[in-house]
Amino acid sequence: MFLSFKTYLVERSGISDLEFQSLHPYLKEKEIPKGTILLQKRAVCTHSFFVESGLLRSYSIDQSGKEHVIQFAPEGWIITDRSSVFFNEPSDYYIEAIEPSTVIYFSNDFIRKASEISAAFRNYNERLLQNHIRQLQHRIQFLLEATAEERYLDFISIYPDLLLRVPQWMIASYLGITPESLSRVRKELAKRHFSPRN
Amino acid sequence: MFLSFKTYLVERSGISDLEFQSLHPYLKEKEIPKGTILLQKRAVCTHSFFVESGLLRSYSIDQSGKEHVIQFAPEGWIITDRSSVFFNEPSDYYIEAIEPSTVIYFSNDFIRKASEISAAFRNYNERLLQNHIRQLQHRIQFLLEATAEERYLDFISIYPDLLLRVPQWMIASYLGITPESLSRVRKELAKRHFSPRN
DNA sequence: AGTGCACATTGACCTATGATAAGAACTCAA
DNA sequence: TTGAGTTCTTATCATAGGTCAATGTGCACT
Repeated sequence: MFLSFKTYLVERSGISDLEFQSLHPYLKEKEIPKGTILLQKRAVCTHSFFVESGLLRSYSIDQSGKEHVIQFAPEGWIITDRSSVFFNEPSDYYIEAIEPSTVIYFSNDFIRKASEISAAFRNYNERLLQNHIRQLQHRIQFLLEATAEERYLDFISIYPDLLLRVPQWMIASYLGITPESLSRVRKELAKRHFSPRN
Repeated sequence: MFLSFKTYLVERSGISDLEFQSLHPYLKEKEIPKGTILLQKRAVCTHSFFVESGLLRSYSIDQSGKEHVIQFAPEGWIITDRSSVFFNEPSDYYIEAIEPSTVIYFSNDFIRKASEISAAFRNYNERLLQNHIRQLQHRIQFLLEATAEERYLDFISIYPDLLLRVPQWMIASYLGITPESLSRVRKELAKRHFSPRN
């Protein structure tokens, strides 16, 4: 039960098997079909999701109704709205399965409990936060500095696997451009024989 | 000595006077003239800076030589490159005083030691990280969703005080637009009697 | 007072990207 | 197999914002 998550956590955080056992009650595994919404805007996000298999994304919808992808989460990733979880505020985001997926839900209590019983977990959790900050910072820098094309190339180099699994309009949305623009960028790249694939 | 920082920390984190005393060795106060560079790109950032008075900013310089302001830090704020500090990597950023300032330097050791001796500090530190994430997320959302004008209005509502102290080209840089564009936005706003000031 | 410098504004022009619309390719369910 | 819904591409046109250059304005230093 929860094998992949256990492997993940034990390897990364260094908590012990025993400690993990005692956290079992805070875990819940679920199969979810493509299209399932795990978090709704305006709801307080009470769980984080470890993706055992499949692929999730988080996104916002702005006033004019446009979606903006915040994050993709393939197998072995965790996805959530940290701010909503931590500060107990209504979320601005949606979390949705874009492939049929198996997901492990873990609650605030899981994190609280794990932090309580394991210094290793606390360290790991801080590393996660720091990493998240680094990644957000990177994204801001690219949004400020880079053209659509550069952002796309950056995306490819960071998430080569996702290229093949995610519809292009979602990638465009993640990059902050329209699908049409992305299409143009790709055409241009192909013309210059920079084509990364297909 | 370090009075304002002490007040700040004790109030916010809830560490005790005594605990603060024991952290003294890790603190250093400095007067720095306008224009001083506290962190250079490619250097590992070994300290964080609490601004006692004055105003600092962090920024990057891209390949084409353009500056991009990451953050402003007026009195009572902390500025640093967390990723560089935490992961011990060379920084991508500069930190500079844009007014003559008084700054309290605190090292990694300060944080390590404080975390060691005080659970309150650990909690506070986590809250800081979570807050940082929330703020970065907000900025990403605005970069993805909003026009130059909307971003400017957002900036005003969040940092009304900075409007008066920071040269406009730096605000433009923070918003991800050129000074000329910002000037046009302001003109447009004034025409519509939306002028927030001057 | 005068010189110089940083900053802000303005105007003319340019370019990347958005909007719209139409069609092609694909997927999937009946 | 058909047909309806996606997704992707392509073309045309529109626009926000960038670039460049000139001018203004205030302030600091001599």
